[in-house]
Amino acid sequence: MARKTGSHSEITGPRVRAAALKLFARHGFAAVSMRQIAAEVGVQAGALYLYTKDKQSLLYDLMQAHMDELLSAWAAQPKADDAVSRLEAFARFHIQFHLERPDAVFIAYMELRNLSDENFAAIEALRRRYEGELEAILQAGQAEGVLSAPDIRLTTMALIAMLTGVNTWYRDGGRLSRDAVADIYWDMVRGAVGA
Amino acid sequence: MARKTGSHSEITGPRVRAAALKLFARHGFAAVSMRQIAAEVGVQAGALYLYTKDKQSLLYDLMQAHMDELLSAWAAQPKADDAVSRLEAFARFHIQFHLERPDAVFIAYMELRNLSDENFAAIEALRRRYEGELEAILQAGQAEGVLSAPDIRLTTMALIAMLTGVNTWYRDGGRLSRDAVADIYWDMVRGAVGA
DNA sequence: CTATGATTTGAACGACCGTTTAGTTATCAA
DNA sequence: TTGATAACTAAACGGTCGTTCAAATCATAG
Repeated sequence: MARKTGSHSEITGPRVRAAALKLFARHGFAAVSMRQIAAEVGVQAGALYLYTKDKQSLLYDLMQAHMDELLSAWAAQPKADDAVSRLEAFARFHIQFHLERPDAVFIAYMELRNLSDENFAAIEALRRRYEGELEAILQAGQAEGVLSAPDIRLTTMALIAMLTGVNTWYRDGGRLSRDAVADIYWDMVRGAVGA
Repeated sequence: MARKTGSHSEITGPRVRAAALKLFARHGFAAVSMRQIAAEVGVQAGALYLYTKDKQSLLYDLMQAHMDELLSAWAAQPKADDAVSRLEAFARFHIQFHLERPDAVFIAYMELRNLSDENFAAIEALRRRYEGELEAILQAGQAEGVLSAPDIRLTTMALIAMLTGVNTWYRDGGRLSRDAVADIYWDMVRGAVGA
């Protein structure tokens, strides 16, 4: 056997990435074999190498795409004039974006250690850029005198950790809607910085 | 060669657990081989099986010990009368305890998916117990009318995520002491629940 | 000093790993 | 309809995996 009927790289390519995303999120990068990914796609292991240089690149590409999407989605948000409104927008955006793609988020936070040194540096830089967005808001709020953050970096990390944590417990169809969850988190964020 | 001079199970046993803790935290359970752990201990792979039934038990034992220590350390804390003081004690305890043992914390949060079903259930129960401690404090505070938490479970998860996040960025010898960090986190916790 | 048990080695087991390659079949433009 | 090329299989590569076990050496009680 060889090429299968109806096979096209524009179809198989995305399916490879989707399968890898799903399996990496469920079992972890190191615990998932190329053969498992191939089986999920419905293909033999060798065929994967038409779509990725190697396993490491597959992980990196997923993370890269996720971080790019995160940054560009935030950049596309409307920018309010005052810091408190921008902080609210950030909180709501962060929660909505993360709830939308739990697998990618999970991988981006858990598989950093499985990246090669160069790949890690690249992803880390993107993450820092995102954190910088929140930092800038807090800095502005401090300057405006509308919130208090004794240590901007600490507050940034604390708020991001709190917000990202929503993915560890929230499930659709539970007692709270996504909007209700975002409302409560925003209240907590506001309280935490005294705004 | 066979038995080495000066070999004793009371020495090698702890060294096996210490090596596993360190390597699992650095590279992840699935990415670490029994031979790597053995090399860290200075022993051949086969010798590890005098100290653990298998690799899975090694992971489980580490997690179990960590969760037991967490729960008993919290239980040993003095209990204040009012909810706000108990909340402050919890926040400070959580940060101090987690900063003290970053490797164990990291494993306990990251390697849950590598546990067998039964082992996962056991660890999850312990984690729930710990979360229940914070939940009870929030519940009491709500009853006392000294804080506001629209959804106790959400607030519990949000606060724990925020506090645990300290391990992702804090390093000893930086610009803030552990106590200073705890002070700021406690201020944020208090603000987040409007206390 | 001896004998018993504790501790470890070294080799081996079958299974699975990521990756490469030659060969085969489907697609599609001309 | 043909020929080129895209997509895939099947098999194989050397290596590593977790785990077991007989044999060897050390510690120690009597």
